[in-house]
Amino acid sequence: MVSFHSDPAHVDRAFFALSNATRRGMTEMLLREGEKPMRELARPFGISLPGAMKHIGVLQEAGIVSCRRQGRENLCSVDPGALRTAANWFEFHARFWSVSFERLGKVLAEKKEK
Amino acid sequence: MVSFHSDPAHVDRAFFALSNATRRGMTEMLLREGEKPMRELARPFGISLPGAMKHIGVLQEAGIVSCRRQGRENLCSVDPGALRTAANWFEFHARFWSVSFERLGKVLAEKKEK
DNA sequence: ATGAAAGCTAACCATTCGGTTAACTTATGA
DNA sequence: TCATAAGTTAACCGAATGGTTAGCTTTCAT
Repeated sequence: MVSFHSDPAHVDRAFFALSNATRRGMTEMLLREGEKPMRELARPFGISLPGAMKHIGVLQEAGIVSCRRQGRENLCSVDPGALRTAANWFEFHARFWSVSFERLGKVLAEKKEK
Repeated sequence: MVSFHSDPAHVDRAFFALSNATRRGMTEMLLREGEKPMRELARPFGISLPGAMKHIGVLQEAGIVSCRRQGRENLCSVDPGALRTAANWFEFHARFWSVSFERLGKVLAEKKEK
């Protein structure tokens, strides 16, 4: 949504969530292999279950992951809606940085003239 | 560089640097208005000079900003090379997330068949 | 020559991070 | 039914964050 681009706290959370290799790894795993229970998210990263839960909590607060309880398992997956949002977000910023790059060239050229 | 995409620690640093609204604000300011001395980066955010220096330090370690000393001023700017890298990085990830989104659709469809 | 401006460094502080272990609840399956 | 597996919660720990103030050096301008 539009608020995703403009709400700084949300952007903070999204960037922060992805600033950790374990969390990026979990996200990529869920993307690759679909829904996974907690313990399977913990195992490949060699961390305890509570450790994994904290990471998933951060990804949830960033709106990247959502979970549903099934029996004694808690199945986590990348939220399809949030993923679409993330894709849009990256596209937006790719454009932003490219445009800024062009502009930076001009700013430097102007400086040189002075 | 290729290493930018694959070195997890570098990706960590880049995401982390951008996970703070003040640092994003400083980066955007430097993009908009070009080179600025430290104190002018501190003022609009209502923080002390040492506070601004820490933020700029984080942006430097992420390869986003570089500084040069001129007289008693320390002029900061977005590194043109790093900016190009950042643009590439965002483009790469926009593609990654989009592709992952397609794949997620397929994974869910397969699950439904079973 | 000297006082003020810009920056740097160090020290401090409260809070958050990333991880753990221990103890508890709930669901499963033999 | 009852041991065990999955998850949760709470408490703890060391390190990093994001900010500050105080004091130092360097540079500029009068």
